[in-house]
Amino acid sequence: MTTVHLGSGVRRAQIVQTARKIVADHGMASLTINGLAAEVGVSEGAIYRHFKSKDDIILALVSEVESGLLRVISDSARPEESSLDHLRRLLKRHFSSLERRNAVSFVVIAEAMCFADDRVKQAARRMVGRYLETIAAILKEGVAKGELNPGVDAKAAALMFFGMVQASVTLWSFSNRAHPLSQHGAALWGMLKEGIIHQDGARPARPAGGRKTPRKPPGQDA
Amino acid sequence: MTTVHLGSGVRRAQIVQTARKIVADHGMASLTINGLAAEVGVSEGAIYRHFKSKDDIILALVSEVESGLLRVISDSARPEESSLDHLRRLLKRHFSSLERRNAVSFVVIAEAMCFADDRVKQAARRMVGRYLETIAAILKEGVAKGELNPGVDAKAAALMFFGMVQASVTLWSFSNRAHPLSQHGAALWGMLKEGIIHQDGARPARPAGGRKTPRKPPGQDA
DNA sequence: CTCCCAAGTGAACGATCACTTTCTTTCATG
DNA sequence: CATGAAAGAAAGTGATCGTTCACTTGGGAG
Repeated sequence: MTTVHLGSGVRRAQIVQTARKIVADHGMASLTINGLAAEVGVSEGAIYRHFKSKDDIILALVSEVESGLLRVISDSARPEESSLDHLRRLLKRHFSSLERRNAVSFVVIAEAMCFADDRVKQAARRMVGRYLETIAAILKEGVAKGELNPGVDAKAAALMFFGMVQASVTLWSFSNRAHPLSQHGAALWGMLKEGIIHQDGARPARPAGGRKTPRKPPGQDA
Repeated sequence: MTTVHLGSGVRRAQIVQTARKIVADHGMASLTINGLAAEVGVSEGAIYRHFKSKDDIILALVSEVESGLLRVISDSARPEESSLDHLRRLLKRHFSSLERRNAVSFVVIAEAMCFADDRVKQAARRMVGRYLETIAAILKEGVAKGELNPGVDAKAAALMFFGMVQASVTLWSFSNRAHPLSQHGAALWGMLKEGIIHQDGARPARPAGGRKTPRKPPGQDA
């Protein structure tokens, strides 16, 4: 068979991209060195020229997926746009991006949850952490601009945002991607919006310190 | 080795329970017939006396997990309790139940998302569907009683509830179950509540009855 | 042109998987 | 007590997995 030699960097990227496609289409369990090599068009041994183990490939895949996810999420705000409009626009782009890439990022997150290799688990954890930080930053800016309820817990609100998307992806996957991913997007967004706006009728007039104003006794614990 | 004969029904239940434990502790990928048999204390062949395939075991596991999940979720309302109090109490029980069982239900849901066998996928899909219906029913009742915003989309709100829990479980799993699962429960619940109440100022959204003694503001976050 | 080394081949290895087969033990039932 | 069906043990099937290894190929530098 004719053997084609490619530069190491090129081949590495090609392998990761192919791995991403396989995982997006058939899940992490279907990612095998044999299948990956066949899809790339090289032998199994060639794979190990560029990665020392399968876990290393998965690690690179998580990195790849993370950068793609953050690229969509960290869309910078437009000058005259409110935080709410910013978040809503971002959610819409988020949905369409997930749809296009078969929600591979959330598949990776879901599967990495119970993953053996600790490096993979930590990498996925970092990815989710960065996700939440990015969303939380937008929320904090909205609070600073007086557009959102100053009592809102940005971290929790970001988690709510994440949960919205994750739940949508879950339903979408179970329906074999039949309906549009953004099926309940509008209704979900409406509820989240009420939860983070809710100005209590009063003006934002924040207390001087960074102290949060507890709106209501939570009465909820472990 | 001493061979103990158990009734078929007993052994079946024992196998499923053991499978549940394995999946809860180490994920679906770690569920092997060999390991399962060893944990039960029988040989591999004995497993196949009671299940015709591994997928059948997983199917029974999904059923087991589903009934456990619904038992927690479908807690009937108390007569004088508002829908909101009902939901909040339910969420609290939900969290503690998930904590106790290592969130095995959500692990199963996550892993079944990209599962090969279609029966398993459909079973998990049904489980999520029943989950959402149960929550939506409580919400609809709240709307009927005039306690919730009549404009709320019960299905979407239930999905929001589900997403809340799923996101919490995801973070919890990534932290190796270090912090309490209900870490952000109060803040998340507060936001969801605003999203489903939103009575346009017309109604007393917070009935005076059954209010719990206010605690000190939590101020706890990661 | 020659050398050299990274890139690639292809066959193998050991481990593990789901599942099967054969034989033995148990135990309720007459 | 005899007996047969259910339950289990032990060993084994073939397939597939990740990984390794001895070897070949190709292209760029001196």
